[in-house]
Amino acid sequence: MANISDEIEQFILSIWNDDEELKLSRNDLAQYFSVAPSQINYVLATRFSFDKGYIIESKRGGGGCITLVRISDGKDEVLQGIVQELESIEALSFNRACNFVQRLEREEIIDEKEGDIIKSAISDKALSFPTHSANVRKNVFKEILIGLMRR
Amino acid sequence: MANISDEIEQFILSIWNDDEELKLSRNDLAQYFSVAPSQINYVLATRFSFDKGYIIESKRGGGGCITLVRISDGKDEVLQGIVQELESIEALSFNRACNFVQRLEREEIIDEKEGDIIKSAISDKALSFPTHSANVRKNVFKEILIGLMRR
DNA sequence: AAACTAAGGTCAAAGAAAGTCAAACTTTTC
DNA sequence: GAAAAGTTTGACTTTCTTTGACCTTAGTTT
Repeated sequence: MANISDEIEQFILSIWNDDEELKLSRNDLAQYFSVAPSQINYVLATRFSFDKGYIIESKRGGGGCITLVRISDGKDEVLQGIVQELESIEALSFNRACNFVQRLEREEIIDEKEGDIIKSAISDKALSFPTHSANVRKNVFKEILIGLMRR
Repeated sequence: MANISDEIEQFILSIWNDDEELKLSRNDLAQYFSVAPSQINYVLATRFSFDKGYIIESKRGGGGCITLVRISDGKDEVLQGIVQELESIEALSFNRACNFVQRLEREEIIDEKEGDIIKSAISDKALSFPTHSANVRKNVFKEILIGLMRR
């Protein structure tokens, strides 16, 4: 283990108790190990990636920090299975997506309302704007609201 | 929560009962937290914005003060109001969208989980694929699933 | 009415985080 | 020993917060 990235990884794991989350200060960590701050990003990207079972969140500015979240496996086999399936394909039709949603509902991972929200978000109507993504987002969000009105 | 703005926000919420209104003295608040008075404006602008469902009124001069008002419309009005707002703009930033989501949560039109689904659906990560929309959809859906894993 | 005082408002600059990306370096693999 | 893969660094960017100088408005005193 001659490289610092491995050491930083081990350090992070060693200070992480059984909590689901761990909060880190990128700058402090970098200083502690005398490395460039961006090296912390490298460690997180390579050692705490989604594929390895982690989610990384962060906030910039004063009081900002990085939050690592452990994905508890076992409970989420269905979700992870579908994500894996998605990772192996290029594109996803609305219909197939609805099948997944139905499955999630059947497994009681989401309820009907949540399923509706998701279907709104990925409907052709919501996504059929191949322009700039902020425009797309606007439409996605609008469709979600219209969907909510229908209940 | 190492930043003072968050603390001030929490403080305001903690002293605010179920009343519709809350009266504040900008100077007293600033003094209490030992910050510049203008920081109070910053907190109000970022945490108690109209998008989030608040109205800020104020009066200057002797005996002047700031009044915060919680907007409490019915479900249909809130949704329609936001849709109308969306119709009047070209694009929507993720941040502003989150303000709307927060409002929906506060008015109990959606719960936290549903809010998370929506935020996943419209996150930059989910939408930052300016290629074909079926690809975009795949990403949107994947992000929603990842979001669901966090609960 | 004019001057004074006591609020609150605005805006831009400085500060405090974290993010990105590519170049340089090191280690592994074939 | 050359190519590929992995690591380290630094310059530049973005986002969010904090501060301070200056402005406006509304009462109060003279």
